[in-house]
Amino acid sequence: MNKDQLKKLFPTLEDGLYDEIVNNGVVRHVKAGEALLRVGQTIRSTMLILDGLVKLYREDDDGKEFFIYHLDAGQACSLSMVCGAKHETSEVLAKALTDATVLAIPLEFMDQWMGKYKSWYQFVITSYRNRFEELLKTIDAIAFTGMDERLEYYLKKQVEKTGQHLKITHQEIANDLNSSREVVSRLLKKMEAKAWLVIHRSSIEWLRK
Amino acid sequence: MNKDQLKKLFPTLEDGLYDEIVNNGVVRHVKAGEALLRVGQTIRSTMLILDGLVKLYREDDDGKEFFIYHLDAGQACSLSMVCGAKHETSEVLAKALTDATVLAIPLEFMDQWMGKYKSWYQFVITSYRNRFEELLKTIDAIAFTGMDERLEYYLKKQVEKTGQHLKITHQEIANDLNSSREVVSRLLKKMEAKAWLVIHRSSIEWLRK
DNA sequence: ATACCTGTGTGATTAATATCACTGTTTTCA
DNA sequence: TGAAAACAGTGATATTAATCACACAGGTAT
Repeated sequence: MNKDQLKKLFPTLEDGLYDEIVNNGVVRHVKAGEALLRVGQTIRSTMLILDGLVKLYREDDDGKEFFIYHLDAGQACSLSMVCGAKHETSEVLAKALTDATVLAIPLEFMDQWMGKYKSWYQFVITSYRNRFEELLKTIDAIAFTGMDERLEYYLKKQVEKTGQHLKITHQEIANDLNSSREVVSRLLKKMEAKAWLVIHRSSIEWLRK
Repeated sequence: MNKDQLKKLFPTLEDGLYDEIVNNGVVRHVKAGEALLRVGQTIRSTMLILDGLVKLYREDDDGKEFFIYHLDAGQACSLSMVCGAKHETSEVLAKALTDATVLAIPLEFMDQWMGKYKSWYQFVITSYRNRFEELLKTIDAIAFTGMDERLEYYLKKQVEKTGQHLKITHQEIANDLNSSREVVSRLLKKMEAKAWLVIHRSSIEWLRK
């Protein structure tokens, strides 16, 4: 992890801050499918995503996982940035979708940097705000629309992050949406009929804008 | 608005900050039912709730209002605190449930205070985090549970904020939950049968813990 | 008191989604 | 290569919630 890479990924930060990050961050590699952070786990450090794609989930009591949003390289896990000094635990499950590299920065630096680097708190604040807005959009989707629109919204988000060729099964989609495979299959079929996409085995090709 | 009142409502802030707030905040009175902030409205100031109870809603395209959470006296509208310098607009509708008093602080102070007062950014951060967690709980309710549990969760939140005797109609509840009056009526009836509550005209008496 | 408005109760119907039961097809791997 | 596992399609049924169509009760205004 060097300063230049960091600068490219997080262009809004200040010079001295890059040095501090490099000096105090610990690089961690996570394999695709592995969890970076589990529900209930104590948060000891803030995580910056250096590489890869991370999916965030909300879990219910039976362990069902409901997808809430993605984190890209250049983003941070908002929740991990605002944990006060106390031992806060995670409310969400973060899973690497692809192999990923994250930089873990011990929480004690958060307070320091907040006061010291204007660019840091701006980063934290905008980061938080963006996640907040994604949550609101997620709420819109489940509160106001049916499975058909939710599926469409979901697919668009995936396409945005991973490209038009989605390597995903109907079952996985159903899990993310807390629906069932059959329902997803049928809805996909309808979308295929409308030429929005093409269904392949274990993958979907998105055609629409 | 004087320093002592402020101290009581926002006990975690610093001395110099109270003075700044008193000097720069503008008190605004809002009647019950009025909107403090509409969707799309440009945010020019951060709002601290001094008195009363505020309900936050998400709106869909047809103007349907979905309740997301309450703001009490002593809390702040998180979204209004993190608007950068740009002209950000509101993503939510904030409505006074009771007559309310809010303190509006022009946005330009946010940046200053963030750097200057540690207690301020801690206030902002914890405030944000708390709202975030409420959103997550709201998502749980709609993603994982049916109307019956959602209604129960909703009523409990109202009771927490306004006491056991809820002055609310079935229609209003249905609007908040984006459901319909008939459904709410029927579910309430079932809860009454289980002795969780008593239904009166235009009000509900909550009996359970 | 009469009419009217608001709030509530209830059956019937419809729509959306979940679940069940089973088939077939592709991929994996022993 | 053959069997098992993973993935997908589909009809039937069940469940949940929304909608429709009323009836009725309790306040309010004239």
